Amino acid sequence: MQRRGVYIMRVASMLSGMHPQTLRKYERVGLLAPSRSGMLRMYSDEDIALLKMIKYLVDEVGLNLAGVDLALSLRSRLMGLEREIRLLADHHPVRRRLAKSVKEMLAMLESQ
Amino acid sequence: MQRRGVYIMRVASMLSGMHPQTLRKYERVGLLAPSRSGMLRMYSDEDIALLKMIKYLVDEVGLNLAGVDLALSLRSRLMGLEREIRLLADHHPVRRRLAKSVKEMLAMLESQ
DNA sequence: TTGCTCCTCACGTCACGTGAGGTGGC
DNA sequence: TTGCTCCTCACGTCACGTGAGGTGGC
Repeated sequence: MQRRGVYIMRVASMLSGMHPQTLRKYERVGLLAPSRSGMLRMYSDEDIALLKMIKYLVDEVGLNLAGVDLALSLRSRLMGLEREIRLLADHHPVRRRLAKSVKEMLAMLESQ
Repeated sequence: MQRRGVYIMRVASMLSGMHPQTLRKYERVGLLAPSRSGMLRMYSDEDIALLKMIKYLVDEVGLNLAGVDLALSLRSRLMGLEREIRLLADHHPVRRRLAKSVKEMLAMLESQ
């Protein structure tokens, strides 16, 4: 995925299915930080993916923005935990179970 | 802690610092299930502890009830993960780090 | 009887999404 | 100029907490 900003706001709005004002609001409360080209916001594919995740958490899970913030923090920590578990010996008897638990928790924060 | 219900609603309301109607609402949406003595709700010490945790998540973290529901689910899964990590050999090099990560995540869902 | 419970209905408040209105620079 | 952006202000809607009102059984 592109890391650099490539989409102008109108395109980001279409791709994410969110109102432009909603994008500005999410930025104001600190949920995402698109890069800028001069005054204009530029959204990367990563930003779009994040917006879709937020949309899922709000529309489907029913979280408010405080909940989204918590869910995103926990998600990034769970992904860190996933990496740490991979450091265990390949066939360690507990590794599989730990990995499965973490995967299930991540699934609670993601669509499908 | 007592598992059985011991407190009548007015007492549970005082102990948890929540309005009686709020307690009924939380029960209606499935956040807790106090036992009954006839028609009357009976709240255990566990129920009170749960109510205090919900109050913290709502008042301090700012979650709505969907967020509380998610937080409580994740919390119980994290506590399960904590138990699984204890199954690792006492001085396993990764164990400490895993335990620390989980503890930090739990701290995000609890007061202080 | 008294003080509690039970329930439902309804209001006030706040978070949130969206719209409008006026601006300026590719 | 056109179509976009920028911003702020304000409204509508919904979730949520709380209050009132009428009930019934320890």
